[in-house]
Amino acid sequence: MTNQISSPEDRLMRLGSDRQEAAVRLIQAADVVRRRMAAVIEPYGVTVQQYNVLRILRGAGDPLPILAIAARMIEHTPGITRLLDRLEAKGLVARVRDTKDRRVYHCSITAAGLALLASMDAAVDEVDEAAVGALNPAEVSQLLQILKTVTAEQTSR
Amino acid sequence: MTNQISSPEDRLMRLGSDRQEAAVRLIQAADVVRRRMAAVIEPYGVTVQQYNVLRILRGAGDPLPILAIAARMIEHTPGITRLLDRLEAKGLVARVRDTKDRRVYHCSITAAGLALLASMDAAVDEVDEAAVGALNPAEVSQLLQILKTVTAEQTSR
DNA sequence: AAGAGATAGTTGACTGGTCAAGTATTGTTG
DNA sequence: CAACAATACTTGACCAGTCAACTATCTCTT
Repeated sequence: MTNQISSPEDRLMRLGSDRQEAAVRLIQAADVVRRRMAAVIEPYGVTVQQYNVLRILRGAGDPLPILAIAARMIEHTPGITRLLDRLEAKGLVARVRDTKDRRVYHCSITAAGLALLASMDAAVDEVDEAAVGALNPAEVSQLLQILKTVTAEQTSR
Repeated sequence: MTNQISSPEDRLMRLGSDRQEAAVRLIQAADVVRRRMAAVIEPYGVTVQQYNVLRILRGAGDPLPILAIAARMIEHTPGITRLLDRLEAKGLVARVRDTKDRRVYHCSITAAGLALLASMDAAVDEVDEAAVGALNPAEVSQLLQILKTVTAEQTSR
C-alpha cells in the first residue's frame, strides 16, 4: 500500500473557516448517506431517484401532473421526463393525458409499482434509520433544526 | 406511527421517524448547498467536481497519481479518468507517465490551472461561508460534530 | 376570431457517478 | 524464466442533473 493517505476521513483539501468546513462536510456526509441508501434500493431494480418518485406517487394517492412531481423533488423539470420514461418502461408508472387541458399528463403508480414499494418498505425504513444511526435523539433533533435553518436560508437569499 | 406532514415548507412524502426525516433532509440540504456552490463556480468554466480536483492538486503541491486523487474525492475511480480528460483538454492539468512504474500516471495542475483557481478563491470562500451563513457559531460547531459522527459511523459499519 | 403570451412537457447536448470488464505493467512464485 | 496474481488505470454502458431550445396547447386581449 504505497498511498500516502494519512488520516482516513480527513482527505479534505485545505479548509478555511469552520463554516467552510461545515459546508464541505455537509456535502460529504450526504453523499455517504446517499450511497448507503443506493446500496439497499438498487438491488430492487430501481434507482434512488426512481424510488423517490414512486414514493411521491404513492403518498399522493391520486395521479399527479408531471411538473407537480418535479416540484416535490429537488430536481428540475427536464430530468423528470426521462426518469418517468424509464419508470414507465418498467411498468411501474403510467402517464395519461388530461382530457380537459391537453397539455397536462397525469402520472400514477401502477399496481406493480405499489407492490414493488411494499416489498421494499421495511428495508428502506431500516436504512434511513441506520444512516444517522450513530446519533442520539438529541443530536438528531439538533441536526434537524440546523438543516431546516440551512435550507430555509437558501430559499430566502 | 404518524405520517403527518404538518410544517408548511415541507412537502416531503410521508416520513417515519425523526431519524428518517433527518436522513432525507440531510441529502436535501446538501443539494441546496451544492447548487449554490455550482452557481458561483461554473461561470468560471469548470464544474464543482473539476474545481475540487484542481483544489486537491494545488493543495498537494506535487503531482499526484490518478488514484490518489480519486481517494481524496468521494468519488470512485472510473469517474476520475474522464474528469481528468476534460481538465486536460482545457489545459488545466497535465498527466505524465511515471518513469519507474509505467502503470502510474502523475497528474499535476498547470500554470493556467493555478491562475484560474487564484481568480476564483475569493468568490468561492465567500459562497462556502454563505452556504451555512444562517447558522450561528454554536450551530456550526454542533453541525460539524454531528456530521463527523455520521460520516464516521458509515465507514466503520 | 387572431395573435401574443403563458404553461406543460419534451428533446438535445454535456457533465458526472457507478458498475463491470478491459489493458498494460509490475511483482511473485514454482 | 514462465505463468499467475496484483496494481494502475481506461473503456463501455447506463442513470441522473442541468441548461437552452423546442412543440403543443391554452388563455387573454383586442
